[in-house]
Amino acid sequence: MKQPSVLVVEDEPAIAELIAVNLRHNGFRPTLAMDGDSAQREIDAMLPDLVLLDWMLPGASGLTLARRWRSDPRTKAVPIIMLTARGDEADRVAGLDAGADDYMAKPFSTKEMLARIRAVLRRRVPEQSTVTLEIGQLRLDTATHRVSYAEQSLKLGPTEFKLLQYLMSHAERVHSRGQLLDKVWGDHVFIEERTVDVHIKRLREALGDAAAMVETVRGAGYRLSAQALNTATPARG
Amino acid sequence: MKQPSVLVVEDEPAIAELIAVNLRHNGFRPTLAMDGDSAQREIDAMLPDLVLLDWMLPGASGLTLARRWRSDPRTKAVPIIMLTARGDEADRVAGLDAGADDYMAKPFSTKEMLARIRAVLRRRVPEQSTVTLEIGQLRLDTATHRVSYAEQSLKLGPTEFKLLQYLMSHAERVHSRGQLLDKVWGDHVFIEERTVDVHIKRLREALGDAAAMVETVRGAGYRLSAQALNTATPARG
DNA sequence: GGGTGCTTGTCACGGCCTTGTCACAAAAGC
DNA sequence: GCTTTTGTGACAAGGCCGTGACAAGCACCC
Repeated sequence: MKQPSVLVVEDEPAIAELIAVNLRHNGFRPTLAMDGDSAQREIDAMLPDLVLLDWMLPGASGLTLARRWRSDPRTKAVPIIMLTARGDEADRVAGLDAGADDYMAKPFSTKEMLARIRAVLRRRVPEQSTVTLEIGQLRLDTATHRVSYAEQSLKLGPTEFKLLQYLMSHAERVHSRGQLLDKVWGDHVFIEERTVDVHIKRLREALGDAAAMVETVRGAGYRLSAQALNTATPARG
Repeated sequence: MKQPSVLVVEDEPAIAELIAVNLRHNGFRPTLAMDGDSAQREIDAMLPDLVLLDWMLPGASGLTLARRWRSDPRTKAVPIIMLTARGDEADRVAGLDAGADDYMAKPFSTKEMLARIRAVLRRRVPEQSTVTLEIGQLRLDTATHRVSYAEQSLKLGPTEFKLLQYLMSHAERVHSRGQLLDKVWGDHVFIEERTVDVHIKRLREALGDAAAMVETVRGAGYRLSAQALNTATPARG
C-alpha cells in the first residue's frame, strides 16, 4: 500500500488538524470529518484504508458509527482505531466491543498514533510476494533485495533499486522522465525531471558492465534493453 | 501438524468436557486441567501446541499463568487463547497485554472456537516445523535453545533468540521492521519500529564473529545471509 | 519484603549515506 | 555554428541507522 488513506473523525478542529498534519507528514492521505454525518458521507463516497474515530462526537456517537460500519458488509473490513478520553476505561471496553481494532487514550503522542496505525494496517497485509526479475544476465530479486549481473553481485541504493525494478519489469519500453517519476517516486511528488537523469547515471555506475543496458532515447526518455549490450557501439563511419 | 495437542485450563467440568469432546471430534488431542497448579504441571510435563486458558480460575489466575508462560523461554512460543466471561471486556485487554494471542468471550460457539484455534495455529506454524536450523556455520536448536557458531557456543537473550530463529528460518530474505515486529513479537503488540534496531544490535553483539551475517539493507530492513561473511565490502561504482 | 540482576522498550545523539538540485561540460540534431 | 538535450561533478539538506544510556518490569534470592 503506497499511501494509505485515513479517515479522521474528530470534532475539535485543532486536534483534527494536528492529526492530519502528522499523518500527511508520514506518508498517509488523511481525510477529515467533523461529525458523524459527514463521516458517513465520506465512507459512502470512498472506503479508506483505516478510520481514526473519536468517541465523543456531535450527532451520532463514535460507538454508533463503529457498530454500523461493522455490520455493513461493505465497510466491515475497514480497521477502526477509537480515540477515547483519558482514563475513560468503560469507553475503551465498549469500543472494542463495538468492533474497534484498537483504541488510544487521549492525549496520545504522534509516535504512538503512528505505531498503532501501522500495526493495525500491517495485520491486514499478507506476506509480500517474492519476485525475481531477469533480463539477459541481469537479475533482481525483490525478496532478498539483491541485484546481480553475470553472477556478480551489485550494490545499489534504495532509489536505484526501485528504478531498476521498474525498468526491468517493463523492459524494452521507453519511459519518459515524467512516467518514471510517477511510477518510481510516486505520483504526488514535485521533483525536477532532470533529477531522473542523475539517478540514471547513478544506476549506470552501480551496474558496471551492465550499464549499457540502460539506453537513452533522445527526446523521449530511457529504456532498459537486453539487446543494448550487443549493439553497444556500432562502428563509426 | 497431525494431531495438535491442546491444553484446556477450565475449572467448570461441564464446559471443560464440552470443549474436550468438540476438540477430539475435530482432530485435536485435548488435555484437561482444572486449576492453575495442575495446568503448570501439564505444561512442565509436555509442551502443548496451544493453550485454551480460562480467565477465572481457582489458584493462580489465568492472567498470572499467561504472564509466567510468556516469560519462560521454554513456553514462550506456545500460543494462548484466553476465555473471558461475557461482558468482562476489561479482562480481554489485560489478557492481550499479558501476551495472549487471542481471546474468546463466553459463551462461544464450537465453530468460533475451532476457527480461532486454527487461525492461531496457522500463524505459528513456521516455528514448530524445524528443530535445528543451520546457516553456514551458524547453528540454532529450537529444542535445547542453544546457538553456536563454528562449534563455539553463544549466549543470547530470549528476544534475540526468537529474532535469530525467525531470521534463520527465512534466511537470505529481507524483512522490514514491521514484518519482524509481527513475526517475532506478535501482531498484537505496539512497539516502536526502531526498537527492532536495538535488538538487531544486541543480536550482533551476541553473535560475535558471526555478526556480519546480519546485514542491514538500507531503506528496506534486515537480512540474515551466509554470503555476508565472504563478500565483506562489494565494490561500489 | 526488599534488594539485586537481567531483560526490554525508548530516547537522543551523532555519523554516514542518500538524494535532489544546480552549474557546467559534452553530445546530438539542425 | 547554434540550439537543444543529456551527462556529470559537487554540494547542502535530510534521512536512516548504530549506539550508549536509562528506566520500568520482572524473576530470583536472601
